[in-house]
Amino acid sequence: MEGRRAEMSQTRKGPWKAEEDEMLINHVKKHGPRDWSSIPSKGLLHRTGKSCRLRWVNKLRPNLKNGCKFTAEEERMVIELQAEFGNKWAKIATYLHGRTDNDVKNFWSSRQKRLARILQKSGTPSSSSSKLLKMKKEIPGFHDVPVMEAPKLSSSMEELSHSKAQPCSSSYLDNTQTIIKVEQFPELVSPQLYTDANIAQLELMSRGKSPYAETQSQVFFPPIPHLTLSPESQELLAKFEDHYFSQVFAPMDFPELDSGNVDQPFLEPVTSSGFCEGDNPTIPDTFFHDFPADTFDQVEPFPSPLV
DNA sequence: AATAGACTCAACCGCTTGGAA
DNA sequence: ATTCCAAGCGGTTGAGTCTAT
Repeated sequence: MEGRRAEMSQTRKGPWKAEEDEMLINHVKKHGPRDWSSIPSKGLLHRTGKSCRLRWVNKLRPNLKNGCKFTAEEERMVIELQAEFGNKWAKIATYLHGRTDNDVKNFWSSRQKRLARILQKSGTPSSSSSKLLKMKKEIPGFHDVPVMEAPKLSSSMEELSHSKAQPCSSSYLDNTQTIIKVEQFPELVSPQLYTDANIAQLELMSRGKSPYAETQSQVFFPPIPHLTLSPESQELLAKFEDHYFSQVFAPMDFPELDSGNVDQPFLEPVTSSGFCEGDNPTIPDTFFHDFPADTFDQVEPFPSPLV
């Protein structure tokens, strides 16, 4: 009790120092990613076990995509998985290589904040909306967006799978798509998926041009501009068009991503190491026994094969 | 160049869960 | 069956960075 009180009193908080990281890595090398509470009790670090675990999970664990933005495909997956599982960030993160629950959570909440801010502008017309102007600059063909009916999307993946959602190409996504689920707009079909371009539409609405005055079931998607895709992208996209919505959880064959295990479902949780079992059979469960400390500083984003 | 607002990310807090005693 | 504790999880916050004006 006294010892614990003493531990608490000298517990450090705030940003981690390189030496602390090193100590933690050494601990994991020796004991594996467990016994977190023994770290402060042994006097190895003046951090709570909780804090040590968090540091390991979010920053020091191998194969993390530190400092690398979510790809369009990752964004799509987060959207889909959030619709399926709700705010189960840890669960969602198991489907994304090298992403932690914290990453997913941060990604999601930043998008929500952004949308909320835009929606908040409703009633406060700003004819020179910088975002809108930016959008017009960035999205070819954004001007004079014609109206088209968006699918009603529900939280059910099954219903989603039958929707005729306009597929977004990779390159289009790369430039513009940040998808946001609108929860603050209950009069809309809910939950609804929004791209940045849709957000721009919301800005238009906030300037008094609400299409919802006429119908509540329409959402306005900007047309996908004409695109020139690489053959690889086209092939991949075609597969998404064919299968993504209808067979999200069904077995799927991606030869270019395949590492031999064709029976893996497309969206399959990755294992705790960040790789699926088939990825690298040379990595044992105790992979952390022999890596150099700087391994974690230079983890390259790997392609996102989910199998 | 200065400033404000937006955005990202690391880390903390409090609650829940699950296993051992 | 109950209690205790470590681990896990989701929500939140605040510092640092970026971007637009």
